[in-house]
Amino acid sequence: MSYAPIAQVVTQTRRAWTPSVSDDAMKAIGTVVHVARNETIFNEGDLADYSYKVLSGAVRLSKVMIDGRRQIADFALTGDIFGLDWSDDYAVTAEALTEVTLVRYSRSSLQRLGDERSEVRSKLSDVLRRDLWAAQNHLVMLGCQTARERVASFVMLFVKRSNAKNGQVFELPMGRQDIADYLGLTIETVCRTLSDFKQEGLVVTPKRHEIAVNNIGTLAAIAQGDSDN
Amino acid sequence: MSYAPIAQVVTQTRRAWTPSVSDDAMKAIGTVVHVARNETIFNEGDLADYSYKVLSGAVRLSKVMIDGRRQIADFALTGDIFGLDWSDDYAVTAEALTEVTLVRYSRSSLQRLGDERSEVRSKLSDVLRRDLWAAQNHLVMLGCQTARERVASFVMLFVKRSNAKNGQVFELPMGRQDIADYLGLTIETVCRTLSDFKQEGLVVTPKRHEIAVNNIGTLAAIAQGDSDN
DNA sequence: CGCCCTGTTGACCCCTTTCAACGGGTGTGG
DNA sequence: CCACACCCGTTGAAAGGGGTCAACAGGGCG
Repeated sequence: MSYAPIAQVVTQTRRAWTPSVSDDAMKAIGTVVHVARNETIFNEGDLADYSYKVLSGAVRLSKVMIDGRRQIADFALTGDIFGLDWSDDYAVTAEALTEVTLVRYSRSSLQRLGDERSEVRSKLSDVLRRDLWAAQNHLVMLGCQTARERVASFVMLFVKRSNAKNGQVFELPMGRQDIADYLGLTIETVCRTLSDFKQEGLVVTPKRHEIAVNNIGTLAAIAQGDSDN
Repeated sequence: MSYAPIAQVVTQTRRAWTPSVSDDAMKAIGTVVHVARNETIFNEGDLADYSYKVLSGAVRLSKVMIDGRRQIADFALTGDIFGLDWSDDYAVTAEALTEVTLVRYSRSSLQRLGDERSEVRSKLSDVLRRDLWAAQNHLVMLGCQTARERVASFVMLFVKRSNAKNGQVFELPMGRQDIADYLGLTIETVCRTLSDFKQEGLVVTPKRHEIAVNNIGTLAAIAQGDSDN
């Protein structure tokens, strides 16, 4: 049931995304791996031996119920660290949305490094706190917001991550089904809502996996439930 | 907009819930405070100066949208630590569900203690990881489950926390509105679903804030979406 | 003792899901 | 390089689960 990640190990040649003191220390214990699109990096319930950092590409973190219903907990993009939420086993499944390049850290050496260096330690606990913060905001989306508000919030999340401006095209690396599973909606509702936004002139979708927002302020207002929109 | 917690400071007299090495160390830097029912301990957005541990009573951790819609992220019960999810500001609001006794730790001394003692450090990061784990399971409830499954899951959460057996009465310290806001449902739906469970002989509610489950296995099956139930 | 808050139940409605069909882009194999 | 199949995205119509609005009951607190 739990597949070994199909990963190609190479020597590390690329610089980490945000250079900092702890990055140099962590670089020494990391191994660069490539994972092909749609391959599994680890499964929920697997022994959590490694944590990862994304150098390029995008990763989907999800949980699946026994009957197949799926909830996507997060998307890890360039620079993001994932797989820190161990407690022996991984709590989520990690799959490559695109072809992806990762740095892999063994749990034991990461812990050892954390014991030695306080800046690594605080960096790792920052990651955990940020993940918890994101999960709590995600809870608000699922528990309180309408479909229209959720889709607007989702697009806004990636506007911020991409630092995109009005009219600027940016990438949404996941498919519609992934968006639906992140938002607790069906793929049809996501499609319809995006079509509504297009018709209202709020967004354009030049190609699959691409989007631009024409009026970020309006979209943000919709996300917050401003009934004028 | 942000109220100072109305708390009565007393000298610490009670032992921490689960005695361990790190507890002794933490005891030295903690102050016991009492908070009355319905009082705010801290507000989302307040400067995060303190973390807390529950000695007795129950605390509600929630986020509120500008228009008043509320999502409860978690309930902190006896022995639970909360307010660790700082990043300058608190990410959630903490309110006393019942009269509550807390140990309060200042953020700075907690960090200092963490730097000195690895067992404190690992305990605090365990708390963060457990909170993240709980939030991810919560996401599945909100994103994937039906009302019936959510209410069953909710009761099961407290069956496990109380370690209750079939037929054994245990406490649900929160009101119906709190359950609804935790589950992303309305109070009416929670009531109706609980009434269904009562009618099916699955649960009994002797008094307000009390419940007993007659068939924990069946309730767990309902929670997981077993369509036979 | 009485008011008020919390919980409960009923009726109706609406938003989202479900089921279905179709088009177009994409990736693959010849 | 091209052809074809398949997957993904999109749109329509109908159904249903949970929300909304309303009324009422009971218990707790002042």
